Amino acid sequence: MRHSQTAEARPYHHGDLRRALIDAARRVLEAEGPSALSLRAVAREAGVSPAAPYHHFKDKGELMDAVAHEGWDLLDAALAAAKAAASSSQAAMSELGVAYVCFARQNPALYRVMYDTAREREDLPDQMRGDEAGAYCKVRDTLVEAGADPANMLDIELATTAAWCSAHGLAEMAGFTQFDHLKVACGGEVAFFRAIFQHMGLVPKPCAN
Amino acid sequence: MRHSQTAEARPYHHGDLRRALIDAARRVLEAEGPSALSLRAVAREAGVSPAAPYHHFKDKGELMDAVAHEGWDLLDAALAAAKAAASSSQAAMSELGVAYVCFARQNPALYRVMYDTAREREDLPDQMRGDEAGAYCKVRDTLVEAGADPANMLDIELATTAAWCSAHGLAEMAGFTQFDHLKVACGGEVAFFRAIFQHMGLVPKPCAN
DNA sequence: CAAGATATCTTTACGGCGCCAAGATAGAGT
DNA sequence: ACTCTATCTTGGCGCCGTAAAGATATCTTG
Repeated sequence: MRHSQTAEARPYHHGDLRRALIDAARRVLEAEGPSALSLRAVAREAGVSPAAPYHHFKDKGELMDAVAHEGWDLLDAALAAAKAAASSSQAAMSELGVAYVCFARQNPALYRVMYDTAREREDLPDQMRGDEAGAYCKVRDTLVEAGADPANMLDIELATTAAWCSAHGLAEMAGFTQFDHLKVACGGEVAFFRAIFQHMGLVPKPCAN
Repeated sequence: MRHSQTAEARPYHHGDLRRALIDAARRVLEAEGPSALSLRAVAREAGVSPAAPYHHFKDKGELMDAVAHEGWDLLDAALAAAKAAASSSQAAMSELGVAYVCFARQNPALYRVMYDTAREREDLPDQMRGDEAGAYCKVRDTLVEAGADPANMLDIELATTAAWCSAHGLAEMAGFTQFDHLKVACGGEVAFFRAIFQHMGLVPKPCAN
């Protein structure tokens, strides 16, 4: 009898243990944080022996890569939704920034894994920098649509990088309680994000609030 | 016979093992990177048993705190030097940013430990946010000297936070090989940093280059 | 200076970790 | 039906952080 699993690419005994392990990792990550994300804990959560994951991932790092990969996909989707919802090309940059930081705040552990794995290989994953899709290109294209000179490629790349760095920096700092009083003064966390982005030169100062 | 050590606050057997452990940790950190920075490795490097550190630090985290504390001191000194060397108040902001990112690039493992411990306690250390000294206040004061309205405290704090986030974001991204071609196009890494900072709205666009 | 108090360091041990090798098992291919 | 091979388990290695108990050297008190 066939296993009654997801139909496609079903392995032998478990029925796509690879998929189950990634899901288990996400569960552990959300429940216990990045420091508790051990290979053994993931195996435990998935209900298999500690050595079982090695038949689907070369080592712990490769499992993390897989988790991070899904994280980048989710971030990309969040940015796409934000861009689609923006009322104008000018507002789109601002919305992208807010969506980016909100994603990081709502998935802090996942966001951490994403950048930890990126740092280990000293680069953002290919999925981010592809010449066609990917979040990096989304930001770049949005900048052009907002009025950047498409002839000056260097300038556009620098502006895109500057925007990404700014958003990442804010995302990492946003959790620090030191800035709580600023969030209150701005009238909420998202308003705080907008205020910070307006102080960064990336946004053409569109809507107040 | 007294031990022939640093004279002040000399403990019993080793002669300031606490100090020796912090130094050993910095050595391990530089030689092997953050992932190799185990308490046992530090004890080994210092030439003591694995349990010896527990008489000077509550746990591994407290050792890391001490290492990070020294890191923040070093960063503060680097920023102070950059500010002192700046030719004008306007240029000072730019120089602070460059000095910040250069520090992170030259001490990547230490910089990592600094923010890892900060994230664990969900705040930057007190030494950064003191109302008198500390790097945060240095940036804030430099902003005022560069022309920010000292009456609008909220705005100044937001601008300071924005500047800090931008610099931190760039510091974390600067190591990614994805941006190598931009460094080349800008004529060097520091020039790349300056170009990015000019795209961030923090610098009053003073000197080109 | 003698002797007890105290701080420092070592030894030993526990459970958890990443990972590897050898064995068991169950689906796939013939 | 039989073999092959991918999958999973068991057991074990050397690390890790940390706690408890014993050894040792310094400080303190008389």
